[in-house]
Amino acid sequence: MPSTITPIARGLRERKKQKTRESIQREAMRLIGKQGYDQTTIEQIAAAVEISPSTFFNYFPSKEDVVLYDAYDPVLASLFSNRPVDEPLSVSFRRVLKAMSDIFERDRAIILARGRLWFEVPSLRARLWEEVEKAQVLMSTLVSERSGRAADDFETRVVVIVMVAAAMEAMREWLRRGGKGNFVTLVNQALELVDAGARLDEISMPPSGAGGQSGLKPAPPASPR
Amino acid sequence: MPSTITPIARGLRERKKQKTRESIQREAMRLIGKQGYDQTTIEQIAAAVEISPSTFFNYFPSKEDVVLYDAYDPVLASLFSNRPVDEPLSVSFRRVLKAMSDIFERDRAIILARGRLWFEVPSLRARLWEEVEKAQVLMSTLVSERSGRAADDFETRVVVIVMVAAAMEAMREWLRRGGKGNFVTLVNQALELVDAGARLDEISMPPSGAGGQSGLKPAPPASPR
DNA sequence: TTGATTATTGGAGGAACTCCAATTATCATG
DNA sequence: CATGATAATTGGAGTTCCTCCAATAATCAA
Repeated sequence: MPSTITPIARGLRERKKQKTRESIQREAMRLIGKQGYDQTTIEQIAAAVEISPSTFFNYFPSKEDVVLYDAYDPVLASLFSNRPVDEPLSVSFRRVLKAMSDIFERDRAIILARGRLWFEVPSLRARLWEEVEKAQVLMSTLVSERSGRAADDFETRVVVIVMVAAAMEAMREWLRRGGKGNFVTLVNQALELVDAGARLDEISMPPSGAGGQSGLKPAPPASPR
Repeated sequence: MPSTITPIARGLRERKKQKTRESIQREAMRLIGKQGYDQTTIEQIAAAVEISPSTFFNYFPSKEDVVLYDAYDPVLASLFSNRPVDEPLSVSFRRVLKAMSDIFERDRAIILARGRLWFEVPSLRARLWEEVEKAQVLMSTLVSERSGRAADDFETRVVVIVMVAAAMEAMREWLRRGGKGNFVTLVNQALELVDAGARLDEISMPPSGAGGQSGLKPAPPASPR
């Protein structure tokens, strides 16, 4: 993990903590990459970092968090929250996407490795959806700030979860393709589908279907993998 | 759990197993309802059913499964799969919804109790999303059977996950309202939003915006559901 | 330097599992 | 109904994640 975005560490204490945290994550990922998630115990990780297992839990509340923890999260969140309230959300969204694009470019290898784990290890995939829900809450709040609707408005929640789920599926696709394509492109593709209105019949009818060309993109008869 | 849909049990052995399984679930739910999920140990459940903890794991692979296990699942799945391939999926879908409606009506109290747990206990909520993914796979398969697209086609997966996520949010809303409203109505409401195209800007702009008075849907010109 | 925070550590223990071998119950046959 | 095959139940030993706590050690602010 080559020096992620580190908040300026004040004092020796803070700096040491930061270092330890990074060491734990690095060693954990190394061991997990070599042995697999389930086969790697906290004892092993602690041994590799030369700390006690107790200390491990001072830094990460659970084994899952070591893989899940993201230095980007707070950055993205603040990036989001700091946009003016009168800016259309789709614009704010595009900016965040752009930022993510850069990050994905820069740390591609790391993100790939972690992402694979996220989707392959059941307990991690489960935790992933918790993150999805956090994103839902965050975005719903943003929406409610601009729309005047209640923060827990049903329609708002539906629209937001739908978009986040689409983005997550894009992430999954990106990983499937070995991180080779452009992540943002995939997200946009997914979001366009959502924007156009996801309809079961349209996507399940063979292209020969009676309807006009209205539906999905009439174009790709076979997905251009 | 008043006699869910039981496959005809042949032989004493099968009948006994069925009974034990139901007892475990019933006692588990009773204890959990009284003490909470985390506070209820497998030892306690086993004691209440008068079996050994080992036997518990013969019936349910984990504590979560006791709460999660659903006798409805296979019914719905087969209901889905047995529809003719040339029937529009939206029609098949409506039938399944209708079936669920009846079930929700009949077993309202039980479903409410379980549903609350699902969304309140973190580990269960995580498992819920696993079920969502199963639903996604099932539906994607159905779609691919009719569309000729690959079963793991990206666009298919996006459209499907989006719909399932919307339905899940409807479930959540139903629970929030104490199971008082009509579940199917909520699902339809969510799916209409998706059908019309979920757009961030539309839902986040105050009603004063240029559009009609509803802010949200200016009436979908598309898709004859 | 010193007193106050804060971090590290080991130990005890709980709970969810897994694995296995011994026992017990059911079943299908002759 | 006796009997051997099959399947279910059980207890015990063990692993791992994780919690709680009290003792110790490091850092900080003065």
